[in-house]
Amino acid sequence: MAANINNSTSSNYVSKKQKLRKNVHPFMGVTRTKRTSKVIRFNDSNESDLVSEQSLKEKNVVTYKSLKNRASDLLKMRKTLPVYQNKREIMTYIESNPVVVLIGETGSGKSTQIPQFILEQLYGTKKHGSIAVTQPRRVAAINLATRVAQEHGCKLGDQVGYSVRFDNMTTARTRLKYLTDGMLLRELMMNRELKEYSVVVIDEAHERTVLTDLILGFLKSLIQGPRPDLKIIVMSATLQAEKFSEFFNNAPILFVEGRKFDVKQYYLKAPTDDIVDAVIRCCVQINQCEQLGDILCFLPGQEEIDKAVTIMEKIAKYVADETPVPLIVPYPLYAALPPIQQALVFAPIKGFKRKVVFSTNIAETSVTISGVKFVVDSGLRKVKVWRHQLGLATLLTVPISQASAMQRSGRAGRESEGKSFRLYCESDYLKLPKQSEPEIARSDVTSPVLMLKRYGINDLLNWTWFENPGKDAVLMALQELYELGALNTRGKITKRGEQMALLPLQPHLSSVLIKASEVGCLSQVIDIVSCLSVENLLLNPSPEERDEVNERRLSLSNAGKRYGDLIMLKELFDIYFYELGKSQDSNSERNDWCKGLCISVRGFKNVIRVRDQLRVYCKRLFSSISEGNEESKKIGEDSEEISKILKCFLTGFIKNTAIGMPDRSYRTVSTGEPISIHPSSMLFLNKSCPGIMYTEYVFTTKGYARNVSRIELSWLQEVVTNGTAVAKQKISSSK
DNA sequence: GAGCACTGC
Repeated sequence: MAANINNSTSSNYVSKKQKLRKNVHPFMGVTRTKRTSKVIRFNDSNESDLVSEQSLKEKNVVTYKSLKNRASDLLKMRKTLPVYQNKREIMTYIESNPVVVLIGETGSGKSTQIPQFILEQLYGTKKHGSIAVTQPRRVAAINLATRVAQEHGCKLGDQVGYSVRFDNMTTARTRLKYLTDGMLLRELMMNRELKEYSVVVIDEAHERTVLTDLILGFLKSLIQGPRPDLKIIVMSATLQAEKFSEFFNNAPILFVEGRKFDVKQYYLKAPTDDIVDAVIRCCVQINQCEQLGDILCFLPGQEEIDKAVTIMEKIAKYVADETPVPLIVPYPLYAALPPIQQALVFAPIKGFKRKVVFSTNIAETSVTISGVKFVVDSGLRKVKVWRHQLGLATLLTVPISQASAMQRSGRAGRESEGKSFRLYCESDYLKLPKQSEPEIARSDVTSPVLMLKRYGINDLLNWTWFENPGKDAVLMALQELYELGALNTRGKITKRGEQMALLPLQPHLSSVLIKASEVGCLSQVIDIVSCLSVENLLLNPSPEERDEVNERRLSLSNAGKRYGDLIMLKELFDIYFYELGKSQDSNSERNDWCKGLCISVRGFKNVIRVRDQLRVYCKRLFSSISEGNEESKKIGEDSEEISKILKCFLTGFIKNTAIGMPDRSYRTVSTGEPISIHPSSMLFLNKSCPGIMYTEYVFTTKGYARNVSRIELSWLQEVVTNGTAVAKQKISSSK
């Protein structure tokens, strides 16, 4: 059953008056579209601080009356939203069905309005319970809650609040809670039936993250079992509705059109084999033939982006000299870029210039750049694909899906009409898969499986998976968990497994922490684990600075030089935390220090937050830990102490070890495959390790070990874990 | 001699 709420065709979303008036001539008397004040949203976790600090200030100033005034002002704008205009019809469906799938395009207002409609209804019928709205990203949850609180006329955290890691803005009065997928899963672990909620809204379900998929599975088992009264709304931006609908017993699908501008599509006549060259040519052509407006180019990875930026910097001047066209100013954008460089992308450009941003997929969902009128799409992206049998991740460049291509094109139509140039043929576009392969189908599911075991699921292969990751994946995860001591031979969760499931870490790292608590080096290990669980802590220096930065990092880590990256992280942490943290002006001192070593300032702040959280959890979980574990400690160069720490890591990563060969290459202990130390490692140039242990094994051009430590071969026998062959047999027979 | 993107009581 499907209901199309608006009559107009879906291809033309824009009403006449919304359409931009045509510019007189592209380069004479240019009428540039006015930039909206600040549309930039970046996934900066500091932003959560800003929001909460701001709201704290507001608490003191803002009166009840001014909140209500503001809300009634906003109501006028709300009423123009497509979702609002179909409020009654949407609510009729929601009231009369246990599950509703709602397809709302960008700008439909679904994420802000639908939850409020439900809230009104809850108030109206005097029903108990509250509403949970999940988001894949933290910033989204915070921003939505902030906005909706204003619209609702309340202080943030009052009736409307949010809950994300490190930041909880809810009170006992909160009835509408925006939260990350991960947070709702945590709540599920604590409160199996989600009794607190009468409605759960899954937003951005089309993104199909592992965590969203898991929530869908849990919700289905809840409504089929102990919570038949729980109302579920699945919201998605793309037309992948059938799968959601079928999963929930053919739930009705509602379509709400969005408010976005027309984007005209262009394709190549013949395919290209040099994508960087094609992107450059396309940008130059746009610059010569189209009106002013910025260009956003999607390329698969950093390598292509850096190449494109270099070429563009060289030719921009000549292109602009030749003809009276704007000067092209190229910018790179990817996650591992230092934040200062990332910020440049968002600053408006002045003068007769055209900003060209070469970006990875980060600009597809996580980041919005204002002023973009043209999109150039390589049709490629990089994905991490987990190989269960090999226990390694491969990084592959693959064609995108049609949904992804549409999403990329849509980036040209955020503020006005735009154009999208796809650097592939239309016939090839039609051959692309409709949707990208969901993440769970290409991921390591050790962590999800542990979560399910903790929840008490025995028959994992027949659980209510929204997307079953497959027998291989589940069996490998079970074996892995058995080897980590999280499951017993019958596949039941152990006490150790319970502890692992409660720590906000991947199971391997949880297992390392538990070991550390047993042998009395918890504090040091927590510091290292905190560093490991923050992405992009050590940024990639530009090629010119590379050697210098590496040299500086090496000179600071005396023990790290010999023992590798884990110990180096601890040494860097110690400098940041103990030495730089003491001074009067510790903040600017720390910032300068990070800058010189090409370390993310934001990253280290997150390390501290993770560390604080882990210390609290550990205190609660390991009540019997020995004294001395509690106090924080700097690491020295005592080899006994370092060995003890590395052996803790070995209990979690015993599989990730390799032995040094006479020709100075390494071969993995488990499969005998050749493996190389990643060039980003401290030990890259060190040719004298008898063995290595690594926390990550990635295959790109060849097999690379990342986060590498030196180990002695004798340690491999010292560290006792559950046997491999027996485990596999027992687990598969007991299922 | 190299680095898709997110996220956790």
